[in-house]
Amino acid sequence: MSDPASPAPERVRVRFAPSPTGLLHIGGVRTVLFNWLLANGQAPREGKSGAFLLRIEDTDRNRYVEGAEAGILDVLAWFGVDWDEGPDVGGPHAPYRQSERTALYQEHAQHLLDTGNAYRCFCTPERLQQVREEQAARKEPPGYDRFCRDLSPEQIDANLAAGMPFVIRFRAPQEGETVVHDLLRDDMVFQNANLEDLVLLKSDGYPTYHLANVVDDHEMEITHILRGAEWIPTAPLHVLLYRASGWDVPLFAHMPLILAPGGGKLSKRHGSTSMEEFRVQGYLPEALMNYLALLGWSFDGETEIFSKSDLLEKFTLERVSPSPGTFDYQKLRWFNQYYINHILDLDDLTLRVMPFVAAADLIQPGPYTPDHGDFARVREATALLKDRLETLAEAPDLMSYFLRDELEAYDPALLVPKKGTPAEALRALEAVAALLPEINLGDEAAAEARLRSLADDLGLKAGNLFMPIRVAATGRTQSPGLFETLRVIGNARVQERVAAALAALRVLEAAPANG
RNA sequence: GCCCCCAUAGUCUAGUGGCCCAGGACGUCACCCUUUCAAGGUGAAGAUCGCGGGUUCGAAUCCCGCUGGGGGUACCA
Repeated sequence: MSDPASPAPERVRVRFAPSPTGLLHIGGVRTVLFNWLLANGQAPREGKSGAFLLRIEDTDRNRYVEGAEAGILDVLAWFGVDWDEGPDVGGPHAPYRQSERTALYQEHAQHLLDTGNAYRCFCTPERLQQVREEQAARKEPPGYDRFCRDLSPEQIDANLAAGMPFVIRFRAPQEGETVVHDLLRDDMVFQNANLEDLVLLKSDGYPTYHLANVVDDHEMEITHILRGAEWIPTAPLHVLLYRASGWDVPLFAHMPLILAPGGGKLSKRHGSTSMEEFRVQGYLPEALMNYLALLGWSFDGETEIFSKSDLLEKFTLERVSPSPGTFDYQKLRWFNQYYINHILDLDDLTLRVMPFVAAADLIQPGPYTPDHGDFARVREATALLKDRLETLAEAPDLMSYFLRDELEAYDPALLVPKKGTPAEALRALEAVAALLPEINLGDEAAAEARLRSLADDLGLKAGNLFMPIRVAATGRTQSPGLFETLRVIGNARVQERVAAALAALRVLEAAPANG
C-alpha cells in the first residue's frame, strides 16, 4: 500500500532541524543547501510558494551544548542561506525550539495512548540492557522484547500508583509491510515484523526525535522532508506514526551520505568536518557552496562552476543522486583557489584577506572596509599573490614580506643560486646594491631592463642574478614575478634588505666551506 | 547476526536500450609559457560501466542472483 502519489503541493515548506550538540557538520550543511535551494529556487520556478525554516531539536538535555545553537545560526548565515521562520526570527508556528514545545508532544503522546497506538513501558534501563545482553549471547537480533506492550490495565495502574517511571512506546504493527516513498529512490519496502516499538516520550518527559519530529513537521506544515540517509531505517516508523495520528505523510527525500576518503564516516581523522573549521581555515562560502552542491547533485555533468544564483536557477531535487559520495578535500581546495583567483574581484578578496593578516598582526585590526588604513597595502600584495592562495589562511605567511618591514630570519645559503657559488652571489648582490639607488622600482619595465643588462655585464644568466635578489628581498626562493614584487616592497626596503643580505653573505663566504 | 540503502577511472560525476570500444571535473604525468613558485595553455595515462546469469536484433542503461561498500539496530539525533 504505497502512498498514492500525492498531488504536487502548491507550496513547498521545508526545514532543517539541527540539534545543538556541537559544531555544524559539513554533511548537515549540504542538507541545508538542498533544502534551501528547493524552497527558494525550484519551488518558485515551478510556480509554488517556498519556505525554508529552521527548528532546533534540543530534546536531549544530556548532549545539549551551551552556545551551539547560536553558532549554528551564525555559520549558516555566513554560508549564505537565510530562513523564513526560525528560533531567532520567529514565525507563525513559534516556538521553533523543541524544548519550548514539550507540552505539545506530551499531549500527542497521550492521544496516541488513548487511541491504542502507544503504550506505557515501565522497563528500567538496567532490564533493557540485560535483555540486549541475553539476546547477544543467544546471537539473536537486539531489540526491545515488548515486555510492557500488553500489560493489563490493573498492572499499569499498580505501577503508576507505585510511582514507577515510564516511557511511552509506539505500538508498531507486527504484520504486513510499510512502504516509504522516497523521491530519490522510489518505494522502499519494510516488513513490519522487523520494526521496533520505539520510545516516543522519555521518562523525563521530553520527546525523542521520532515523536517531536513527526509532530512538528505536521504542525509546521512541512511538505518535503529532506534529511540524511541515516534516517532511512526509521522512516517506516515515521510513516506509521503519521498514519496513526491521522495526518498526511509528507514527501521524503533522503540525501546521500557523505563518506570519508578511506570509507566510513567523515571524522576528525580525515580532516575538518565542521563548517566552522572550514571557515577559520579560510575557505570561502561561495566555494564551499559550489563544492557541496556538486557532491550528490549535478546539472549536466559538464558545468562545474555555479554561483548561488546559478544554483537557484538550476537546482532540481530530481537530479540529486541516491548514492553516497566521498568528501574530496583536494577538490574543495581547487574550488577555493579558483574562486580566489578567478571569481572574486580584487577589492572583495582584499577585504576577506584582511581579517586573516590582522590576526597574524601584520596589519591593524578592523573594521575591514576600503577605508581601513592598510587596505591599499593588502590589496597590492593580494593582487600579486592571489594566483597561489588556496585558502585565506595562507595569506599571512605568503604576504609577510610585503606587509612587514623586517624580514623573518632566513638561511643565507638560499641567496646562492643552485649552480652558483657564494662568491658569485656576493659579487652579484654588491653590483645590485650599487645600482639600486639609480633604479626606479616603480617602473617595472625599466627596472627589468636595467637588471637584465647588469646580468649581461656580470656574465651571469638572468636567473642567477634574479634569484639572489629575490631571496634578499623576500627571504624566500619563491615569490611572484621579481619586478612586481620589488615594486610593491618599495625601493627603500629593498635596499635595506639587500644590504642585510650582503652582510649575511660575507659571513657565509668567510666561513669554512663544509659541503 | 538481522534490516535497509548504494554500486561508471583514485575521487565527484554525465549517461535512463542503439549517437558510448563511455563525456566533463579534481588528482596524476608530460610539454609549452618562464627570473623562482604558482596560475594559465596543450596533451596523455587512467573505467573489461563490481561479478555472474538472463530479457533483447542490440544493455552502462531493464530483470534476477552474488559480491563489495555504507547506514541502522539507544529513554542520541
